[in-house]
Amino acid sequence: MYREFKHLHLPSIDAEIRQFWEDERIFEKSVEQRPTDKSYVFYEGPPSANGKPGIHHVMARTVKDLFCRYNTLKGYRVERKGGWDTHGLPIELQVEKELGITKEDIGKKVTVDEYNQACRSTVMRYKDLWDDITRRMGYWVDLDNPYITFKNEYIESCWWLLQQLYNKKTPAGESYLYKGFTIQPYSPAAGTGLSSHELNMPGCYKEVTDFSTVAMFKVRRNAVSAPLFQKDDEDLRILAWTTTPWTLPSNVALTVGPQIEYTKVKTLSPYTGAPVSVILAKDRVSAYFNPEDENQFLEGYSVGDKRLPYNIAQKGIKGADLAGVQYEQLLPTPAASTPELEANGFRVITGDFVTTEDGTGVVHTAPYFGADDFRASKAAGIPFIGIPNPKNPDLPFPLVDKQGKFVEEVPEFGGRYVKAEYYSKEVTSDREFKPTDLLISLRLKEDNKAFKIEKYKHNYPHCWRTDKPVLYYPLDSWFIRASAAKERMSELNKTINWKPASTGTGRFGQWLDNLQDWNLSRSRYWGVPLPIWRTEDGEEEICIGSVEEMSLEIDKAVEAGLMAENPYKSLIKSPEETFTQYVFTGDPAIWDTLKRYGRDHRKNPTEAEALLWETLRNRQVDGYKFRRQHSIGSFIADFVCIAQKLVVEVDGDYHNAAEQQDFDKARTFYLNNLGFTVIRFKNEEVLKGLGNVLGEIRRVLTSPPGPLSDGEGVTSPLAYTGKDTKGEVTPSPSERGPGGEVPGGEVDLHRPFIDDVILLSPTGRPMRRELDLIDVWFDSGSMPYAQWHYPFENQEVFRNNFPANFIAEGVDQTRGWFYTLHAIATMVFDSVAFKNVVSNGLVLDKEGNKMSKSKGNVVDPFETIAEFGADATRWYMMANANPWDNLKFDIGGILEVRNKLFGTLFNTYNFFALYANLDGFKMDESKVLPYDKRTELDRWVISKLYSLVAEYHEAMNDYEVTRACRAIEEFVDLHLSNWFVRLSRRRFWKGELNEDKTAAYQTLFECLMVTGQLMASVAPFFADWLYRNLTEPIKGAAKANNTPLRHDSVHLSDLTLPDPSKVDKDLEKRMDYAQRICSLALSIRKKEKLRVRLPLQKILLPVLDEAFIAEVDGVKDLILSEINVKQIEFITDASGLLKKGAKANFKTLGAKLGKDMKDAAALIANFSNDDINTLEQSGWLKVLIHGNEYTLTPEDLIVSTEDLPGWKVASEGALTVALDVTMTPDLQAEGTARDLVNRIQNIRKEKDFNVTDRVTVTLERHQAILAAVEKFHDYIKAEVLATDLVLADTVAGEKVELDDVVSVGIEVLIS
RNA sequence: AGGGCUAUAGCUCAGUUGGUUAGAGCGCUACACUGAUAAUGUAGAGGUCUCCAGUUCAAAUCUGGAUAGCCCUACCA
Repeated sequence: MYREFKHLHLPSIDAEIRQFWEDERIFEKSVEQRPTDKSYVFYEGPPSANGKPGIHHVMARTVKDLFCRYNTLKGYRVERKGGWDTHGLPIELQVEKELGITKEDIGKKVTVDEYNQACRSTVMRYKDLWDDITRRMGYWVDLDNPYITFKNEYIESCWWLLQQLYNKKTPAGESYLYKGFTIQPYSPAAGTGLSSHELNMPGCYKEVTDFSTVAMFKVRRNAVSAPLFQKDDEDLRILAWTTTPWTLPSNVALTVGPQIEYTKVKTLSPYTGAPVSVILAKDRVSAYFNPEDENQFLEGYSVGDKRLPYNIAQKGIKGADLAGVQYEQLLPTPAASTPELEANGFRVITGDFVTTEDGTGVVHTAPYFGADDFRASKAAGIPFIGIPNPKNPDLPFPLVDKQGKFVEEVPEFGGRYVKAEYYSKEVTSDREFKPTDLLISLRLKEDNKAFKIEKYKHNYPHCWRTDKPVLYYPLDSWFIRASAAKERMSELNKTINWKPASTGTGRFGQWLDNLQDWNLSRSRYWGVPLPIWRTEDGEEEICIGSVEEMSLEIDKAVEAGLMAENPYKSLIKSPEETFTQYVFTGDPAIWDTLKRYGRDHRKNPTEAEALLWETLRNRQVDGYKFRRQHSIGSFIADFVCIAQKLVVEVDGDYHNAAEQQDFDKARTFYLNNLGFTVIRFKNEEVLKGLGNVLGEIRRVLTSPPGPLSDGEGVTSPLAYTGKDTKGEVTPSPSERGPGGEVPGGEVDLHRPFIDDVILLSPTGRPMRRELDLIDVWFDSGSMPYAQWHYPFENQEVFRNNFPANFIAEGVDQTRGWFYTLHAIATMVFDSVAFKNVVSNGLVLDKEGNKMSKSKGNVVDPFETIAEFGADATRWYMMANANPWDNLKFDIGGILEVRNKLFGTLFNTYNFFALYANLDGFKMDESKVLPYDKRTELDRWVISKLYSLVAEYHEAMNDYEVTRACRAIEEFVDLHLSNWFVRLSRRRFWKGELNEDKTAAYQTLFECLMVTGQLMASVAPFFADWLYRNLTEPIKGAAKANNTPLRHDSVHLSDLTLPDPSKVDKDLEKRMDYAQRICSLALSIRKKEKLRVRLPLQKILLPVLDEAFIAEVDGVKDLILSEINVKQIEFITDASGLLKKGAKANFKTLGAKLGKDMKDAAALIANFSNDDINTLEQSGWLKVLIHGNEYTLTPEDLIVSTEDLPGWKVASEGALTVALDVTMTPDLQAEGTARDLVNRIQNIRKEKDFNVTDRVTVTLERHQAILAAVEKFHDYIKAEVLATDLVLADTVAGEKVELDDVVSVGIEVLIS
């Protein structure tokens, strides 16, 4: 029997199938059964488990999941190693929030160690939620053996990569990993640099009011500047605006836009009244001068006047002309003065970033305090200004120290904080207090160097921790010389298939073209430490590439007395140890907790446990060693014998609870996967029958070992296998000696432990680690290698899994993960990291707004999936818009998908099941009717199905899932349900199971089967449910005969491939005629108010071409029954009935006629029947347009039948249908008979009779139905399954409306 | 500031190498059909294809520009 269902409830299907998958390990099997040498490589971009999963994750993971599933079905082995991104700022923030500390407290209120531990336990905060959503949404990924970026192995791989970069040299001999210097946001109050991420946190940019100053830079007269002077002693100044006057002492250049036009203006100094000429951008003159004051007498001005008289002295000075002009230093700091600076500094340079939007069009340039300034100065060869640095003369110390104070050497302002906010409240609340910016401005004013001082409101970034303004400040950083690999990256990028392509060429490609070096440094605690040690003077350094290398170096350091001992010795593990650690300890994040629980429990054993332990301890049972409360993976087992892989559990009463039993089941499953045998005893069994219990344990101990020690390796294909998993298993880490408390113990590669390592330089000096961590993006970009601990292990595995065939992530990762993957792969392996990439868009709310907690428009994925099922949600997300377009998430859309696609398919299946069960039909793979034995309709739908298969594969191979989904939708709705099933209904419920009926079943079965397969990637639950329902009744036979339907799950099956032999395009065309003819005929009926039940005599079809008659004849019966007409008559031109019309075929004529096209179209539209016939018969026709003669051929016209005079006509394109609406008594009677059948059927339905119930029908003897009953007595009986049909004068049943006027009594009883 | 994506019916989206009447589904209205019923059919209403300019016999489609929304990167004297 096929299963039948009342209603479609997708969440129930989810639950049922999910359970099935878990019980039967379908995911694992789907991977394992595919050959290892035919792999399709997927990389999981790891989520961070410290945030909760959102609906957009469902979207992103659906994309990932479905292409993996698709390729699995195609026969590839698609291993999907999960991963967790565990480092980074969000985690630090979370931890600080929870510990109630700020960064300054690290190392004070809490130790770095404690902090580090807190990070460890926080990263997996929501792992359960993530695991849950993963299961619920049907995302298949291996979560048992994920890569975790904080693991020592992972870090070690990162180090190796860094060392590769360090050792790699550009042709110029420069290392790819180098220490450099950039201007970065820096918080003096917090004493740390900030990332752009931190600056973009909400509330960081604040509206503040600062003192802005337009300073006057006095031009030195020399060869370059001479053309600007009118008089030798002219006081000529360049105006430059700044909102940070504190940077003025550090000014070394003025930047102008090379194309910007500047103007020299003669005016008076507003603060002294002295005559002065100033240069500023022409477009900015109006900002400082009022046109009404132009050419006023300069003498009429007195200091303090609002209006400043001026006149334009010189126009059209190009910025480029100003380049090289030298000026006097504005605020000299004698201690910072150098000959070099005097020679090359204090001049005008050009920069493209200069605008005339505000200020004067001249940018005051202080290279240490602005990124643009820094770049422009460097490019122009301007020396930096600062207190001389004996070690590096090119990089003097800035005039502002790291606390944000002017250094003492700065005259007048030395020791002052540059920003008022850095002073304490007590200081600033003093009425005499003046901010440094103001003091500097006042100094300029006094010295006749200020043109304008005013308050200025603008957005300025603030430190999110201290809430105080940020400075842009020069900081040391480690960089990856990505710019050196720019060309190669671009080249390789061109080989990547981007979806959408524009992201690859545009967003990503152009970004590569302008690539800057990658700033790796982060001054933080929780991340991968930079493995570089340096002597204090930086002259000697070492970049460590492995733990082993470090350990050897440490040994040297220990010998030299720099370190007391080598704490990392224990980290160098044999492969067996590595294996043990991974397989037995599972997730380090919960390791500590487990250990503690275990210890606690050991102290408080239950009575039964204590009893059993007395007999198991000290190798009493055949010499086997048992451990108590031992952690395995994420569980604690009561008793474990590791040598024999035996777990013994002693269960209390609470294990009887259903919930607990489920949990126990899962746990057993997990342990089995790790190769353990699990046996359980109840407390009473131990207490009352210890002998039996021991006997059982003994039996299992001595029976053949589990699959793991069988030499097969770990049963999960994705498990971490190390180099050599055979042989004896070494003790788990909890049993290891002191110093080996890894993972999660005191020794790991994170700070602060790593900072204690001091290495010995070649010349015998101590080297300390560069304190920076690396950018977390390096972590994730390293995942192709680090997930396998390459190159230290798994070299073979890595080779088979690099590069990826496919990755997918949000488009916001373009310059994140996509870039770092690409950059590292290019620089270290000269390869792409991925061949195909889908970058999915955002999930917005219904209105197109970004989802955010504050707006309250966040969609909870758990709720959505619980309500509508995972499949409808997934399908909606894939079918509604391309994944790379933003999705406006609307529940209504899911509803639509559910009803339209899943509802329809569900109904279709249910329909199949209902009748197949009634008929006792079972699909028999050995007795499939050949297609040529089936009806036209069957062959048609099969043809459509295989056209769909072809289209589907084409779309999916091109990663166009939306196209694939829509094609399926169309097939299911339009072709399968609304044509095939509708027209086949009678075949299913009439008569015995004959060949035609079998053909109908088999055809429908095949359609459902294949459609389910095609859907399986996007809608994995429903598809499996469908497949299992369809195959369940014959599963046994299929397995026995090894036929295609033998698989337990659709996800284990082989995807149906395109088969051109099953596609019959001619047939599809014929059926297309049938559908269109029916549609036209029905539209006439509608217009003429002729209900479909009323039969009509005939339709007329004008013949379109020679093949037309034969084509339509093939589908004639379908048409006739669908539109309830008795016959089809074809008419040709010869009949003389047709009135034709013609339209120009623009495509062919356009090229020929050009400008005359329009007139020709008009001419052709007016062609008579004769014109058209002439053309059609002779094959050509000459026309004259504007004196040009053209020869028309039949292809140039689109001919259609316009009318059949005297008939009711409808037409669409070239196809025309005419309907004979003449009514005869016979037709009338037949119509009435059909009405009666309908009414009786309705009554059957109302009364809830079974489909097969036989009935007796009594009809009221009414004039209107007599003819019908007489003529169609048997027909009515047969249709309604009546044993008797009688007429009576009075009928007990209700009056039933037959039409507007007539009602008759009808009674239907089960006979 | 730079780069990218998007813009077509009330909504969600199609729209091939430019070709005449710009489509589908949902929603709305009316009618019909129904032993698949959380369905279905037919018909109707609903469009300045964001705007401007250009190329062309012909532009939703190609080119240039503008506008709006969003994303990424950078962040300014």
